[in-house]
Amino acid sequence: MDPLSALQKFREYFERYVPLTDEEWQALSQYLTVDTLKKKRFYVEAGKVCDHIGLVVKGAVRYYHVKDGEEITGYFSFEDEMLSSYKSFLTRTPAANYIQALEDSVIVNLSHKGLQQACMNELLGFKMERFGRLTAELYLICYEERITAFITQSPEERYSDLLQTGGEALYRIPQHYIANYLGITPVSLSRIRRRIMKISA
Amino acid sequence: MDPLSALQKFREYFERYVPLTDEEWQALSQYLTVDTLKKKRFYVEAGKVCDHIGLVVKGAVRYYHVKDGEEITGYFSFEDEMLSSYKSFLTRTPAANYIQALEDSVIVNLSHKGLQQACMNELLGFKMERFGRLTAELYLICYEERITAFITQSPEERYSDLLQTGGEALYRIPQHYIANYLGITPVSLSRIRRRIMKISA
DNA sequence: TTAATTCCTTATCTTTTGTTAACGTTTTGA
DNA sequence: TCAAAACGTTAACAAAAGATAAGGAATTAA
Repeated sequence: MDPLSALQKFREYFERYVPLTDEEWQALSQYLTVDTLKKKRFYVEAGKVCDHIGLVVKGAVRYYHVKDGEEITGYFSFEDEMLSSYKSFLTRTPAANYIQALEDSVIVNLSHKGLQQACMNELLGFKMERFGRLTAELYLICYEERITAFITQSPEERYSDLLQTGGEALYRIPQHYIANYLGITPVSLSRIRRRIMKISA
Repeated sequence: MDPLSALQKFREYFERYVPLTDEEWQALSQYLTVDTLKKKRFYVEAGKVCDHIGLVVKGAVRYYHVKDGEEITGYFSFEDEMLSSYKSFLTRTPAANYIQALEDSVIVNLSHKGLQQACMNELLGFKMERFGRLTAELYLICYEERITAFITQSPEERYSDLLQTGGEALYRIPQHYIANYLGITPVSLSRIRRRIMKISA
């Protein structure tokens, strides 16, 4: 993917929330970089400050924690989704998690410094604030729903729902990552899958 | 609590994130109302659109879902914390949960319409956007940590952590609400408590 | 291409959790 | 003030989940 169409994808994403004039886009794009992330390479590593926020233009990444030497996958970002270790990025503290490319990926990045400058830019400031708010709100709603699922639903119900809403991306992801995402072990997910098979068969 | 000092508390909260001139505060306060919420009364009810966002100036509320006729408590807001059924407020769709006063409470409210007007106000717009962004980011971080806890920790670990970070507010809340919050049953929490007692005894 | 690794499933056993019910205590509300 | 309701704990049993290990299929990497 060439850098220009990657940037164009970022513009389209941004304008879904906040429309821009060509002049504003010109100003904003100055702060953006287009980077490639080879499979298995890290976007962020635990212990380091996440210095950028990005848009996945191509590919996919997974978020994971390491506990007792085990990797525990917490989230994914696919094409056309933002990615960052938000807490680290927002608070400038070391990240608690890794973000690793699941496939060769292309990411349009905005550094923390670039964001600050864009926010202070006379032309862009207001729109950047607005985009930031809308982005945070979007993820707030996602997280709220996920917490609700943990509290009100059984693992089996959570998996059934995921099957319905998850789309084709589910089939590109190893089961044990999905198990982690649901808060259960891979063995347990395998049993749930068998139970569901039997019912629907 | 008199309305004036309630408003003053809102201003203090707001200014922790975005400082205001007296003139700006004057403009903002026009959009605020000070309401009392008697114990057991509802701030929001499931099925209705949550039309406001508020600051708990005195008292406490709990968030809960109803599933299979059972109440499942998902969250709390105490003094000096914001409250709203965010998804409902932000998307103007019916809320999935109830928010009920645990004690007689005083809440400073900003209606959806009021917020819109404040955002379009020449003087305030930028600062309202910024406050909105910072508020959403704050909760984003909270939610992120809570999800991480569900994925990486056992119920017992989650409860132990809660005991350390929760503060005195924990002792004002019925155990079975806390059990729901942790994603387990009250019976299970009681057993965890006994295990912890024995270890620390 | 082949060897090594990863992945998913299955089985067994243990631990934890859920469910239901009972009991005494505390709180609530009429 | 007094009856009813709500609360926390415990017990007994059932159901589900975790841990560990083994086996075969698929994927990966040299």
